[in-house]
Amino acid sequence: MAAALRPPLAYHLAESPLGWVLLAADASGLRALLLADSPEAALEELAQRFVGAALVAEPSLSGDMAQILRRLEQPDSPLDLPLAPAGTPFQQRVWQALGEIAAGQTVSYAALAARLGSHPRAVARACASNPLAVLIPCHRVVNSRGQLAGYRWGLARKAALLARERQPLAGA
DNA sequence: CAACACCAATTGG
DNA sequence: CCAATTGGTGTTG
Repeated sequence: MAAALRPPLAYHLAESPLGWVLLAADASGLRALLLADSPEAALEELAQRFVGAALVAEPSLSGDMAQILRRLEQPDSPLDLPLAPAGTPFQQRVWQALGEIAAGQTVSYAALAARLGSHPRAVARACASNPLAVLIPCHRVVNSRGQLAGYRWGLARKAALLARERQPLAGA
């Protein structure tokens, strides 16, 4: 038989100041949020992440997409979406820890590793596997010297996200 | 199941 | 500045 068929994945594309955004979801919730330079690139990455899954364009996701686009502008804006990132237990732990970093703050791989009783290299690896760009704030993780290290979706985007989050909300 | 290569780091020489 | 080390994961045998 053909490769294992999987439950279909609904996706939706939109353009943002950071490039193209691809949102993918199934019955469990949001499975992926990817950034790319073009719709084609985004879809390609999605297909690579979910090998064998049927990808279905789903315009009705535009409502959810709107929330996400708004969050790109205002990191503090609320998000009412079920997140369902797929990953190993270790990855889930890392991602959850990431979620506890406040907007505008950064954390080093070393500190995160210490908090999780792991190793920086492993943490970085888990961050790199993050399927939910921005929503799981892996862009808030930097190296020990407080400098940007790497970013799966491009250092430029990481820098842009951090700059946006550091915007003072009311003067300051 | 075992071995190997890959990587978004860190520390020491 | 370069080299060695370290942890988890995906891929291959």
